[in-house]
Amino acid sequence: MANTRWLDDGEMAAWTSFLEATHRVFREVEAQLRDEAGLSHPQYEVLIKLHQAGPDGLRMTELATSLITSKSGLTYQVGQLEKRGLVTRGACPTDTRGVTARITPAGSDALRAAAPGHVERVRAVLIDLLDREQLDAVTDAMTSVNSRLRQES
Amino acid sequence: MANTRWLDDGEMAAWTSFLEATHRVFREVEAQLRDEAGLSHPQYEVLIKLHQAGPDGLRMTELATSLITSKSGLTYQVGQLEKRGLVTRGACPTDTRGVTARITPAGSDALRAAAPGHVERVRAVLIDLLDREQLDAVTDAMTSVNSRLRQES
DNA sequence: ACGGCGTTGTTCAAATTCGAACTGACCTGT
DNA sequence: ACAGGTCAGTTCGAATTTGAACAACGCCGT
Repeated sequence: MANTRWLDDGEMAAWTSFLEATHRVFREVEAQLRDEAGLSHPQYEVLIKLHQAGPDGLRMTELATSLITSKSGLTYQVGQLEKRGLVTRGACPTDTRGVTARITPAGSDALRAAAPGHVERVRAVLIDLLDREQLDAVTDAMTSVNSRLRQES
Repeated sequence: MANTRWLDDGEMAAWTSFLEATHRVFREVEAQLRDEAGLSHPQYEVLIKLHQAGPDGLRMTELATSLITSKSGLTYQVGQLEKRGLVTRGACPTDTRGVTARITPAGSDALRAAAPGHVERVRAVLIDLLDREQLDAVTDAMTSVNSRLRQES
């Protein structure tokens, strides 16, 4: 009912360039991880988060929230990683319902093995294509977006 | 073999904020399209491209290239849209192998119906969260990335 | 005209994704 | 103690995605 505020040229340029860039960047990064490390990007992200979390691990919901993914998707991916011995699931000490995921030594090894190629590709498709000023501007804008969107959910 | 050039704090901040923002933004946009327009984001993108292409339509490969998606994925999505009468497939006049996809009047209607809600959400999760300066900076950075990555493929 | 080679689009199986429904367990107020 | 509501995680079916394999066609030089 309310008149739509259409995007002007500058806004449209921002949206379309953002769309194209994200598609290209993710396509490249995912291809690298699959081909060279045998991990999907979601799996890599899970391992990174659990690595950062340390020996106490993380609750499934905490993981899902910080990865901005669905609960069911996380269950599946953690299941895959558990099959391969890169992650373990354990009961949560403070909540019977809870499940705590932890990275295993094998998981840490997999991460160490995957990281150099991953970082290299991330540089090749994003970081090294921008100068420091552009990089800071991206961080500034994306941080603004994230802080607003975090509140809404 | 070569020493990995790890990301410094600023570079890491750029990458992680970019990652988080893209996940959040796409999650929101896809949810809006599915819930309010019954379209997936890939489908919406197909319709937009075909709408922009006009009555001559586009070859499948051109579509796949401009949408940065796989050929097989595009075949599937165009098939879905064709089932629903939003798109037609026709022989390409200059190449027997070719298939030209065109948007139908019903497809244009679907697009018109979906657009306002989509634009509104795009504003809510990205455009309106940034001031003009940030917007221009994003466009600048993403355009740099795209022009580089376009050449590589 | 005719191979050889790249291109076009589809098909296939396998893996992944999602939301909705579900089971159990927590928690608040009474 | 207990009922109602919320939350944690999994399961389910349906839809989607991917690369590899494939068939058919165009293009080029000889």
